Amino acid sequence: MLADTIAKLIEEMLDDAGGALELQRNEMATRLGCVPSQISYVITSRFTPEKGYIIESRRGGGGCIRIVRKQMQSDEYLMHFFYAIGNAISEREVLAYLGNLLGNDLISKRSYDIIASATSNSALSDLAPEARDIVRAKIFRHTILALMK
Amino acid sequence: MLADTIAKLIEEMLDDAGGALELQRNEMATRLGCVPSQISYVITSRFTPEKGYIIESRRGGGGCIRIVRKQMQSDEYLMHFFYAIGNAISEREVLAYLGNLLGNDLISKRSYDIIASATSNSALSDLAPEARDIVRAKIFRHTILALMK
DNA sequence: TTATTTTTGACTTTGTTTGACTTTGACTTT
DNA sequence: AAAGTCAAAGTCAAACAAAGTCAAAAATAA
Repeated sequence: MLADTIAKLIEEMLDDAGGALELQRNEMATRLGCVPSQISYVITSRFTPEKGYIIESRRGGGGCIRIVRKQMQSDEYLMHFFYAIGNAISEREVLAYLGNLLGNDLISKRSYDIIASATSNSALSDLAPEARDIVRAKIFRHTILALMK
Repeated sequence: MLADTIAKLIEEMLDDAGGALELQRNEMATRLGCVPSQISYVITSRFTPEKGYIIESRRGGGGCIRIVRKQMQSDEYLMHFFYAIGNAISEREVLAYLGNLLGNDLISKRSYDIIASATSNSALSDLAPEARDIVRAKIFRHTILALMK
């Protein structure tokens, strides 16, 4: 379906551009071989504020449409954690962080369980204790990035 | 009976597709020479949630009906995976397993993202490549246990 | 026979595609 | 400056393409 194709394309472009992008409606329409209002349709139907997008536009010569993916409110909070973690962390500390996130409704119990198990001593038992905390920190940081997707 | 024929066909299609499939009501109806609402009838009467099926649909151009069979008790299925993993696994293989779980609605996209990031090469980059697959397998197995909680 | 299940089709709702027409802004000409 | 021109994006409604609903009729089961 055309609309889906366009939506997917825009998502990809947003990914590439790091969450904010400007596109030209007519240019994009001719590139995709569709009518320009189709682009408008996709944007108004799929990239709504409720879904976390901000749309602005300028008409006239050189006009364009600006699409910004509003990072969830919690992203900042998560980013804060991300930096706080450091390059080594114990199992206990991870659980404390996770408890905080869970308590603030930033993650579900299920996410909590998954991350806790992935970073548990038991999961990392093949590693020497010192290596463990380093690898754990890296895994934890990666999962936090995943939470921000 | 028509309804039984259709139900059997859908079951077969589910088998072929590994438990999840999308069909187009009109297309299927004309193929079988019946009225489209007959398809609806079969789905609502036979592919109910109580019997372990999840139904979603989209109307409009390019619309379709999605049928997912929650096969086995999901824990059983997960346990099967758990044993299949072995004691070393590549990033690619993990993603394949996760894709399967996601496609069968046994995990959410979020869980997928978390586990994928926790087991990514990037998260385990401190480890030597050989050690990596071993640790990854252990982490993955632990997260699967967490999913069963 | 009565109750239940199946079959059918008319009608509704939702989502997509297209094109004609409008508005806006930048630039150029008077 | 004012007016005109052109290149955008915006709007809207009609046509189309699905799936959903519902109730009546038909078939089957009890």
